[in-house]
Amino acid sequence: MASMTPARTSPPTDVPQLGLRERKKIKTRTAIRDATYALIEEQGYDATTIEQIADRAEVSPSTVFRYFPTKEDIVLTDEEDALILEELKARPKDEPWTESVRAIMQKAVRLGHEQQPEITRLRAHLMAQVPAVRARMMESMSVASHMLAEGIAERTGRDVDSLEVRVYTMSVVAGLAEISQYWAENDFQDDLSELLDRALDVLANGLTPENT
Amino acid sequence: MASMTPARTSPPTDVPQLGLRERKKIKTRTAIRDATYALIEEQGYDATTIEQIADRAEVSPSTVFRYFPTKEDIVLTDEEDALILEELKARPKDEPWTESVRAIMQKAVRLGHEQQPEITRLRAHLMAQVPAVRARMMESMSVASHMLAEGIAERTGRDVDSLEVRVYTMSVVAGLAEISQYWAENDFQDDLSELLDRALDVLANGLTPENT
DNA sequence: CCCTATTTTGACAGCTACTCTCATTTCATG
DNA sequence: CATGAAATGAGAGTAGCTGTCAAAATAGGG
Repeated sequence: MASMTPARTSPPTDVPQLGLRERKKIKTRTAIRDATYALIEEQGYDATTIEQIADRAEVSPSTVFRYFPTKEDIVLTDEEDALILEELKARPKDEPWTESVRAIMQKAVRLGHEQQPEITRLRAHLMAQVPAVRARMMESMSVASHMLAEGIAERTGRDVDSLEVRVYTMSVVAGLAEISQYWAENDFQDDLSELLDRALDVLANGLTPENT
Repeated sequence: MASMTPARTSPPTDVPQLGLRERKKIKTRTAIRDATYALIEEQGYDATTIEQIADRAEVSPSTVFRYFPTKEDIVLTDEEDALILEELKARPKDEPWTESVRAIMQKAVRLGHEQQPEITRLRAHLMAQVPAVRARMMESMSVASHMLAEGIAERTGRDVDSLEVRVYTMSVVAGLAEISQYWAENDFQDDLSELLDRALDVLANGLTPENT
């Protein structure tokens, strides 16, 4: 039964000594996501209703909403966000934190590209095309921004809630969001990690004559 | 009849030789907005339904949607955006464009503060409190970002669609959005134009040891 | 002033995301 | 296996939003 599961959403989540209940929950969660991705690729985002998703995932619509607060959230997992902060904290303290950010983001990009390239592209595509998804992504970016602010505040000895830190982190995160959109608009032809480097250069140095 | 109009939303819109039709449209538009602001102050955003708005504005719900595509749009007029680009283009060409941006944004802040301080605050408040409004605001910011990009591209001789310009403008716009949120979260105690200056400094110079 | 063409409006039906409640089923544990 | 807890499904309800169509208001000309 498990062997016929098509196209896993997530890399083989560690399945150690979890109770049957937990394992089922994970299964349901990925079933809903997989159904959603498949339907969206077939029909597009707007044409895909929660009812269809529920049908294909073989659960009730109620259950879909129990697992994901909104339709947009189904395609925007965000389980990485928390990890990113951890990685930031795990970086050597003497490293310039701009470089820490660069390393972490590069790693995130690499992982996305290696482990689930189609989904990474689909997400970028949805983000560029569907306003609601883009909006939801921005929201989660805002959350990410606050976590990034923690890390930066810690490194720079500032208050997390200072205007300066908040403005700076928000601008960084928003700038990075723009990469994804750019990437999708240009049909994924560019190398995402190169775009990331260029974006980070702009964020660090502004629009200098040097960068193209 | 015009003299009993309560609390105009917008500064006395020029009422020259517009036909009766046009004048009524403007009236309806402001009636809807005024009703919305009033109801939101009484009950909060979520508790305010389109039906209530329609009732108070003495129009049908259909009409409300004919004037504003979404509920969020009723509180986010955005008529200023187009003006901003014009002002940018009207600036002396030899002025450093970062200063142009600063001057324009300062002017926008000043106008908002002088002409409709309550509404400016209400908007900032809603932006901070209501995710849907914040999201919609971000969307319109994204549009603003593209217009800003035009201006900057023109000044710097770059392509409007270059990654660098897009990342930069988006980060600026998002950074500026953050000051509104900061302002609202701190109960509007700060001077908005001072916050703006600080934010623009951060955006220009990054998190240097100089700025507090 | 009236007649006609056009625009604006209201009433209504319909769809879908999302919430809440409650009974039923499924798993955990002793 | 029995008991308690958690997950699910079914159903009703709300609200934002879309689309259609007929009625009302306005513009413009005779």
